[in-house]
Amino acid sequence: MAEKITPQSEDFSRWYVDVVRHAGLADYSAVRGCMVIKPYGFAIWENIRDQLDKMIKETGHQNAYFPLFIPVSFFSKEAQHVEGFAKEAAVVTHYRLRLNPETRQIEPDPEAEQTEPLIVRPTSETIIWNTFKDWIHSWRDLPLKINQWANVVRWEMRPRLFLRTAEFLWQEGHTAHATAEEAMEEARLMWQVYETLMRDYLAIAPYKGTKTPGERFAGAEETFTLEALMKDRKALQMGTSHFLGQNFAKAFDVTFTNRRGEREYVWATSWGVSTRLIGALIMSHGDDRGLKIPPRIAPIQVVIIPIFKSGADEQKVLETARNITDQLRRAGIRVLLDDDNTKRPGWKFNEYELKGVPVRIALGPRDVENNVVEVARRDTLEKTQFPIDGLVNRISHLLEQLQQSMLEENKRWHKENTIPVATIDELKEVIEQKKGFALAFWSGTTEDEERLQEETGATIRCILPDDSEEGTCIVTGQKTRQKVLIAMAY
RNA sequence: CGGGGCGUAGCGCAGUCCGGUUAGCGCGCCUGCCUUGGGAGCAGGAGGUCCCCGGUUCAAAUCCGGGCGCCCCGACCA
Repeated sequence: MAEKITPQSEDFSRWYVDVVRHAGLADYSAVRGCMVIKPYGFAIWENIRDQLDKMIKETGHQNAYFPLFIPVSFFSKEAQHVEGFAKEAAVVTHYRLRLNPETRQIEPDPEAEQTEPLIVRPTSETIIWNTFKDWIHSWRDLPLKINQWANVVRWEMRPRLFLRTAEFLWQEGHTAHATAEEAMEEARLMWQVYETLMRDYLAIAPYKGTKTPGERFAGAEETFTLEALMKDRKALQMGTSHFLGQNFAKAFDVTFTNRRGEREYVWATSWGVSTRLIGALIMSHGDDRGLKIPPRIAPIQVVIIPIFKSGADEQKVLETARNITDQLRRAGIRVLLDDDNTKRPGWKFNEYELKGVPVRIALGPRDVENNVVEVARRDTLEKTQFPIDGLVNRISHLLEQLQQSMLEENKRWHKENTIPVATIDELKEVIEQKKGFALAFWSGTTEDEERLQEETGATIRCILPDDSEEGTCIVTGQKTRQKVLIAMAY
């Protein structure tokens, strides 16, 4: 009776850590704020990554790789940008160690100090724009659409597995365009790509909106965001796509000659999602038994658990199990036959539920006799019997059905926990009682926003694109068409 | 970066206040038997710089001083 996880209702943070660790996704490491992503967790990331990579390439982008280290001088060129990241930058000041003859300690060699310190990239805009300067000269070089898969470092003061760690994995897209319109279109397109990834693969239906000036990416003129509500009713920013205007082009002097022979600054975008998506996945779908992974990104889609008493039945049951495994595998289903004889079936049932495997097939002597298997789905925990004849088709359909119903469940969750509010008092009630997203009309200033956060702890997660109706702003009392979502956030 | 807590076997902890046999317990691990339709049972076994450095003492996991590390709660962030 080991591996017990804390119920969500008792302590959601502990539930989260218990699930991450017991399901074998990740562990704390010897380095403060850094985690080890374990094989099962990394397999989820690989599935997300492979899918997104395909989508990035289908929309005309190419992968490339830029340095981990960035000279401080590059970094300081865009004022907003430095301000945004300086507080959490890791700095490389030496390029050699030595053994101190007196203390017998290994220490940075004072003789080997960098003439110019390097920072470890918190994001790559600066090194990339410094490079784009050399790549872009003519309108014929545009658009330039580059993506990189990389690790980045942001020295977080309060780390949390997958959600905030000092080092994390992500993809960052960086593009250059001849016109503002085209760059804006690009930023919106990738926003859409992210939404597709989240809905169709992660089975999460986040809100799409834009960030207020105060919440925007450092250096952006517009930030498009995807905001989802976790099961503790706190909001999580799942991904962002930025229209950067000409800020980086001006900072790095990136110009092109247009068709009329005039020099112009290029227009830029950047966009990224990270291993944080795994955190979103865990907290969007998980329950007290552990993870629920949607089939399209599940490392194991189907687990087969044979049940038998040693001896007579063993051969028959295993043979049938292997046969089914082969059939499913040939149909392209990621299937695991767990014939480990040192673990008992009950233990395995719990283990694979904890790991969020969407479908479990159990078969024992009785089933083999009757030519059926027991099929259990992880999302609803329903058990049914399927005949072995035509099993592959039924399982394929079940996986697809499970994928859809997880998405529907998540849509319902968002709908149920989005509460319209007309006054500050109503807003406070929603926040204090942890009801989720408060939906409000808003025409306040950045100062109003800051005061809101001080008073309630909540922030404006995004401005919704819908401006179809007019209402009264909850802080200014003015008429406005702008609606925002307000929530406590990660 | 502020506040709190914790460092004792792979993991979770007791023992520390009030110094004194061979430092315990649960889980896990190893061997064997037995079991297998929802985290089995029995028997035997291995496993410890008690976070580090210094001090007090006949004697330190325990008392004193200093250091290090990590976790949790708040402000900042993907």
